Amino acid sequence: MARPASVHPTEFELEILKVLWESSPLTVREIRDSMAEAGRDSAHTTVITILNIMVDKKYLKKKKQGKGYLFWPVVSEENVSTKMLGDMVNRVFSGSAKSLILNLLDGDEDIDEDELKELRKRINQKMKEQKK
Amino acid sequence: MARPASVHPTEFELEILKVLWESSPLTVREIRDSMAEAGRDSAHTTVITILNIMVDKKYLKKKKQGKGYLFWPVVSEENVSTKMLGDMVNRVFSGSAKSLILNLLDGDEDIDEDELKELRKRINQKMKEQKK
DNA sequence: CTCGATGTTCTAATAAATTAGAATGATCAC
DNA sequence: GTGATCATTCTAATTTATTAGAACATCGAG
Repeated sequence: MARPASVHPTEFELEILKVLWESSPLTVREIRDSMAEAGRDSAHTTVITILNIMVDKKYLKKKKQGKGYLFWPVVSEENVSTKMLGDMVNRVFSGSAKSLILNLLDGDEDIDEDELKELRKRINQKMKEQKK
Repeated sequence: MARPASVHPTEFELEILKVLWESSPLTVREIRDSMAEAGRDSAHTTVITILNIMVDKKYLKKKKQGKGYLFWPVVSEENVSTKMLGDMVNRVFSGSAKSLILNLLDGDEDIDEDELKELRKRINQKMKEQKK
């Protein structure tokens, strides 16, 4: 018994998912080129290896088309993000969503005023929802 | 060139840090027992191995005391949390803190009303700060 | 001083994650 | 149909992360 497989997409897998959430289905070459543009320049076969692992893990599906295959995601960005975030809340912030949010707000990076307004609005809304 | 070392504490390392942020300095045995209580029951030597790796990585320092050593953290919880969270904002939410926060607020888990008030207050405060 | 208890260091095995070349297979042009 | 081209599969090497036993060190009790 050594290390268990990650319950979340790995680094490489996440980058591939982001490409495919943006646009899909895509060929291996298209995925590879898109990642290269984003700064991760891997060998064609490396990308294929990871893609097939991802099919095994049920993150993707593939279908033969012409010479090669087309790949597309069968997990949603919403779903993966929420799971990864929930995990971080638990592991890093001891389950407190509030602490996590405060940590972000206390950072020195500015957040757009419109965005802050939107957040405030959403908070008010949630307070109403729970007021019963 | 295979896989680069994680820039953040690993799973095991984070659990050790949480114990030591709670109370330190501690002996290996104390750390081991505390983790066992929290559900991670590892061999004594396993814990030592990770502790020494963490000293190498400058997460901890150690000092001889009696037969064994005492360990304590030299990185703050605040600092590690902020870095890990910042990384998640970038990797998972494409740099948008707002998206991340909305994801949390849209989840179906309730957030305490007092906590929501506190968040709203902090948002208002931040808006003032940036209003110049 | 020697034994037992307790502690660490050394060593190394295992599994996941990452990487990619060699071998192989399919398709299109002519 | 045959060669060139483009694709995938097979294989395997490397590194991190995790795990822990065997060997060795130290200290207190008697």
